[in-house]
Amino acid sequence: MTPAARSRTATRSRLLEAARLRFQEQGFDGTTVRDIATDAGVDAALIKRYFGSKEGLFTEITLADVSIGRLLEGERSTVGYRMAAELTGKETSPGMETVMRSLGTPAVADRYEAELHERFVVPLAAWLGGRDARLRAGLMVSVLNGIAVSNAVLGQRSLSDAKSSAMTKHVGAVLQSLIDG
Amino acid sequence: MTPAARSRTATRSRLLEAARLRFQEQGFDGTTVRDIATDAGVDAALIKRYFGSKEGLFTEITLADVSIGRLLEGERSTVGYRMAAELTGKETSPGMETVMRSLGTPAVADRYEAELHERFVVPLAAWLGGRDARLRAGLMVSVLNGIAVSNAVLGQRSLSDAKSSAMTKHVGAVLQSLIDG
DNA sequence: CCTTTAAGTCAACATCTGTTGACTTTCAAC
DNA sequence: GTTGAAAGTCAACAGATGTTGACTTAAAGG
Repeated sequence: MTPAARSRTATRSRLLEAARLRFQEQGFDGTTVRDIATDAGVDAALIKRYFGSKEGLFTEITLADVSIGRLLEGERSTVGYRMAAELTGKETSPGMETVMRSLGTPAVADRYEAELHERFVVPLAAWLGGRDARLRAGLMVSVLNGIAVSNAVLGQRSLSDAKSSAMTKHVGAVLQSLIDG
Repeated sequence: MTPAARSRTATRSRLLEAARLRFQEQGFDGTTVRDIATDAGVDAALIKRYFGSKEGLFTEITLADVSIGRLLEGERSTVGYRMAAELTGKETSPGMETVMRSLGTPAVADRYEAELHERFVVPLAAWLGGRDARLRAGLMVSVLNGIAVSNAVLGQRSLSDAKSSAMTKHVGAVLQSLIDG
């Protein structure tokens, strides 16, 4: 039957969830494997066994599963607003906030830079076309990163206590103006 | 006369300069006092003597000397562009990039949040007026933070290799659209 | 019930880090 | 020169951290 008490998959999940919360609040360097293990109710040695290392665990959490493709379908004049709705809805992609808290770790920053460039900036610039396409795509990404910084670090003030609808409206307008050039 | 070889002020300056570079590239946690001292050609113990602690040194470097007031003078319809010109000119405020690399350190993030809110968001929102003034001010700050992230972390790609004039034009347009509401 | 295999624990390691206080060198003033 | 204060060095501490391998516990299969 299913081993309830000592389940490999269940323990792995609890470690992942604990790590998600810790990394998101304290970044990679600020989080210790003992913190995570204690939160999950197990020993820190299991992190090495299940994920290879602390860095392996972090990588598994922040692995980008975002694809730009789906967002670019449909009416071009409303893409900016739909991107804004996607981003400001619910939680603002906890993975991005986690990365923002870990930019001091060169390995994290380098990987994020590469993924962002390859999977976001380049295809977006190609889709944009026109003048300064690469620059406009880079600025759109910068806007999203800036909002992630605000959400992750600057806490609940300024942005978080704003109505979601107003947030979507203004962010959408900014993105759309960069799309239209 | 002036003690040339063993000068307190000269050594202090060299420590500050070395720390600036290290903190900007590796963040607060990623930088050790031994790194800084070696770069400056002195012993790490002097950091404690001259700055009290590693954190004291960091604080002295990233102390915000930006004031929003001067930027808001003059023609309202061109404020966004002037802000963009100020930000994209020369280096993009190394202090901001340094902070972006150190957001994982709660003390740094908290201080930055407080300073940004008090010295930037609040006065800017008051100056803006109109609908969603606080939200629009927060978004303007987010845009600036996002660009700092790109410059600090994402390296030379996307933004850095763009012409300064084009950069100013597009960032200015974004900021101005948030000003106009 | 006994055995085997996986899950989990434990203590210790090797390293790194900020800080500290005692010691040494420099150099200007007398 | 001698002296005395300032500038700088040095070794060591005290704590934290990721990792490792040996040991222990649990549970399924026969």
